[in-house]
Amino acid sequence: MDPEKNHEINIKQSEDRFRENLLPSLSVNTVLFSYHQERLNVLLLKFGDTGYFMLPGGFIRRDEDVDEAALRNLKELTALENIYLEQFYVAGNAERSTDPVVVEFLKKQGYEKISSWLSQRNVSICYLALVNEKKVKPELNVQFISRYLWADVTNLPPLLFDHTTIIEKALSRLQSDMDQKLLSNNLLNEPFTMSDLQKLYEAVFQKKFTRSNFQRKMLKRDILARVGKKYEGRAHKAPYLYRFKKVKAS
Amino acid sequence: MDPEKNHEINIKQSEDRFRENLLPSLSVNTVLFSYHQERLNVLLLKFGDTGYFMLPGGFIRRDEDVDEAALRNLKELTALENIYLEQFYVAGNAERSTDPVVVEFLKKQGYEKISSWLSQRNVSICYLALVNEKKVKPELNVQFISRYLWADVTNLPPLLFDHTTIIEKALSRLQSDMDQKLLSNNLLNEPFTMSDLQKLYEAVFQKKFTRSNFQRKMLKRDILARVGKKYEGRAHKAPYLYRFKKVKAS
DNA sequence: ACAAAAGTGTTAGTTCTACACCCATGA
DNA sequence: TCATGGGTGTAGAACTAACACTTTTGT
Repeated sequence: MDPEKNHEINIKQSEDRFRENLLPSLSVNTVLFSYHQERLNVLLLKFGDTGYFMLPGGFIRRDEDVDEAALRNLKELTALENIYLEQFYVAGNAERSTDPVVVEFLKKQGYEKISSWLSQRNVSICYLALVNEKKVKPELNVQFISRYLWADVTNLPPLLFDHTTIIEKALSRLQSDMDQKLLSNNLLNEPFTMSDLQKLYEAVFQKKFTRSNFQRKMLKRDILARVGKKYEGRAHKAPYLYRFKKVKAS
Repeated sequence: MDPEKNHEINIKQSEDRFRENLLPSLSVNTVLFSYHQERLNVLLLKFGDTGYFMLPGGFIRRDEDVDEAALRNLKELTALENIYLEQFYVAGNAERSTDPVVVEFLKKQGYEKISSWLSQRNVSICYLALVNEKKVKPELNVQFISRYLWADVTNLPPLLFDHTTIIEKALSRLQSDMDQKLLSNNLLNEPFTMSDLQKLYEAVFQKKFTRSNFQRKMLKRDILARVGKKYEGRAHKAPYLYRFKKVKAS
């Protein structure tokens, strides 16, 4: 990259920030969970060539709800809409806004101003969302972001700021959510088998469930509809295929 | 009150706000629960002579954690320390910062500037705390606050902004907390009887529990220590007195 | 000895857990 | 007809909820 050009871009972004009337000191971060090849993943963005990653995030406009800002941010980033979003945590530590890796990286490249700007005190309101990895095309037109990664939650790369903590909190919230109110919508391709659903739960809870009891528990919830059987040409009983029943808006 | 003097105070407060380096657009609000005479109460502050009340709240310094700000705020307001505090909600609607009652009141009194200042976009991070009403001496040296009130949660007066919603969310969080992790520390004077504890639960959950089963459930949790019996001079078996067992910091 | 409230017991119903058993399928 | 994975059944444990019984207390 051309440093001068980048600098200009940054100045422009900084100006945009005020022109667009964004709330200062505040941002949203979203932990985007996906489920792929029997693993629970989160979307991360790579920061320059540092080897460190960060969560996607954005700012809040002065005239929009914080929830709206999270939805808009998600849409801008992934083009997805009507996604389940939940506010689960506020990252508000005074020290969280500065990360030596970021400071060092920007200093090396001659971006002192950007560095101090990026290190301003920032409180982040954190959301979690469940998405289908295949339907997501992350937007990478963001300064210093070199690529994206769907990272296995059990094996996260080094993360900037307090993003590791945020992901841990997101996971424990996801677990209690799946246990009680919400479903695995958006994480599984319909139709799916009971075995598929169980593997998803095992990835989320990071433990095994007893097959027969898991099945009974799920069926008793009255959220699954059988829509046929799956003949894979394998030498065993064909499993039922399921969809999630339409849930009335609550 | 002398309007001119109040105006000066406000200007001063406004300046203080910047001098003290407070985060803009952000505040904390605390829902202070107490339990008194078999009722669950919340601390409210009366706004002028409007007949409307509001939750106590404050701002966040640039160099302090959001959690610290909530603790400091609580201490400044009630002189209480080492209180269980939990962040349970972010009030982030764009429209929430303006309340016609507040605007009207200030306009009538000739405080247009204050009105617009108070109506600036504000996102509030909401905490709940459990306190002993008798140990709390609310600080009333705050502009426009005429008095305070411990209001029964089942019978709230009219509240400003979205504070009614915030209290509802706080209550449902308190319920799930008492159900699972935390105890009734700070809400009951030790020692207490099982009947006292049950009445507290009934005030919080707003429903009756079966006496014998409630007792068994509580005893099974292994959180209560018997410390004697209570002889009240009444013609029945003296109930055991309990304290909460010391819990190891987690 | 009585009433009142506290403490404990009992019973039936439900839910959980592990595991056994049968069923459908393609080789 | 066999191995494999899927679906259902079942016995025992654990937990609930309602209510009965016993104990303690001051009158």
